[in-house]
Amino acid sequence: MPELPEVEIVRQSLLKNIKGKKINKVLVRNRNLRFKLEASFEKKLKNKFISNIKRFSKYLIIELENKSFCIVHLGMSGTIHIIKNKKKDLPTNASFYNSPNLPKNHNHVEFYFKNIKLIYNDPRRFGYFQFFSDFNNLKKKFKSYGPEPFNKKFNSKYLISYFRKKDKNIKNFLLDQNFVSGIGNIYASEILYLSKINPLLPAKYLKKNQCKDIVINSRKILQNAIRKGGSTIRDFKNTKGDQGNFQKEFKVYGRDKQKCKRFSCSGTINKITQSNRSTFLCEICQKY
DNA sequence: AAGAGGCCCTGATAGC
DNA sequence: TGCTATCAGGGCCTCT
Repeated sequence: MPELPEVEIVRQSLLKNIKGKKINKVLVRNRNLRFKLEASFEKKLKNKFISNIKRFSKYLIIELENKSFCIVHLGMSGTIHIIKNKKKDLPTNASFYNSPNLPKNHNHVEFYFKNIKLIYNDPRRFGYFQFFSDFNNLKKKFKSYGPEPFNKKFNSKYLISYFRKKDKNIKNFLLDQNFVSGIGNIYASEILYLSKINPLLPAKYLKKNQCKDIVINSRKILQNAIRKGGSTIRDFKNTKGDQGNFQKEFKVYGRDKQKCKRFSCSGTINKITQSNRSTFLCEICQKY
């Protein structure tokens, strides 16, 4: 589900709703996530104030008053829902409001604040929570991660030197979190389409201008997706239960056999498979 | 050591 | 209608 933009949308909403608030109660309904919720999970959060909510790559970083951290990864299907007690603030979307309360629909954890209840729901259980006792430990977790596309370290020089003597294709590099952090399967296709680069091309053959295009377009695509509230493909919703809007702007993702949207291109979008994941590209403007 | 592929899970959808 | 197969936004782990 969530790539960097979707996680950022969740972060902004959490910041608005629970920053500075105290967690009064933690109710675990199902400990089974990618990593089992530890026995001390509730205890580590209960009665703590949330001092900040940050994000790195696809991870939410909840900073607690004692300068410890709890990170949240949403995996493929994790969602966070906020339910407010005040009647006038109830979400208008009825199906959303009902769904978290139904049994067996994968509400793993509930967090109670004054007037607010927060629910972590994750059908496929690829998401997880992880604690870090201080900032140094947190830093270690992300040590091997590459820069985010917005980082000035992510520039054409970095790309060229990173690609040297490697045989991997450019699509798989964009998915490689050690190279660049935050890009996932949807935005990788969109970035390469915008850059007119074939996903199968071994990255070491990219020209300097093509590397520049990838840098610029990665930023452009992610920034735009954030501005549009993220992408809703199957089940991504923001914490209010609203859908994002960026999926309406996909140029290639999910458009197999449809016409290329580029003005003056008569090509067709093809779906191919790379490392067991689907890639979409225009047969003409992304010619190898 | 880099890179490919299996696997962890459930649910939605397509095809028969 | 109801079965089975396939696919899904991630990433860890194993094998070569």
